[in-house]
Amino acid sequence: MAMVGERVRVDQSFKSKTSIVDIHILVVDDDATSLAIVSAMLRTLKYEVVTVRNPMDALATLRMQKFDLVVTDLHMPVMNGLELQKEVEEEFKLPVIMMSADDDESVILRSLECGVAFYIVKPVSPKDLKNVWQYAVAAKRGKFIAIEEIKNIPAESSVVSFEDQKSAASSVCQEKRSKKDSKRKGAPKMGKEDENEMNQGVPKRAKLVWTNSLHCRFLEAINHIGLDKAVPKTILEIMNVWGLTRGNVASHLQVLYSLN
DNA sequence: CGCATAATAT
DNA sequence: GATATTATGC
Repeated sequence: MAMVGERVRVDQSFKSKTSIVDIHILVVDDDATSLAIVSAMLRTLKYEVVTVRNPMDALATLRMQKFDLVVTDLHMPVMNGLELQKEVEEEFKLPVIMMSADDDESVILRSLECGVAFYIVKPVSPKDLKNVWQYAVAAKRGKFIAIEEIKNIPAESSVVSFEDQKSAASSVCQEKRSKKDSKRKGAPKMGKEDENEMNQGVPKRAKLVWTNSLHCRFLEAINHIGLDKAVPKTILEIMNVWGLTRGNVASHLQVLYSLN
């Protein structure tokens, strides 16, 4: 017996001090323990959290109250997380983050391809959840563009931008931006900025940032060509991202291997 | 020489 | 800690 949408803890009095921006998250998990743990973590991270124990209640709750993000378990009776995701996308256009103890890469890949924003392997750690707000704001403004900081670039070049996941392979000239995107990532804590360096001669190339969508594309490329033939050059070709270099891919591939 | 991978460096 | 750069070997 699950109540639909248990109390909403609103603490409007003081927010935005420590909180990112009052992001409302719906957590759905049939396992009460897991539900409690995850929701507690999220609340600690200053998110506004509502919990439900099955996908149907989730949909009902979503209809009653506005949310920014759904975090759901994958394995659930009657309707699993992926089916829920489908519904959520259709009806609410909200990003869905999947949680599961299943760390099988093919399962992860499949989820990602189904439109899941992010996949977290249980047990969930606070670190996994810390930055989930990004998905919410990304969805709010349509597409998310991840960029790099430029230190000192005279002409064009060197900025690697990336469109969102499911956009196709065509390379550069896709214009679709509309709002003014701030260059800096709106990270919770940012310290001082602006540092001048004596810099003459050749501008340094900006460091590539492996955004989630870029990483997903990376994974999909590997999946597409098979792990055995997944070498930097091939991956690079399949990914087909402007400005991305073989060295970038090699470096990233190395970290991927290191955490196995 | 081009490339992949391992080992460092930033 | 993430990404770049260099070193080594094929």
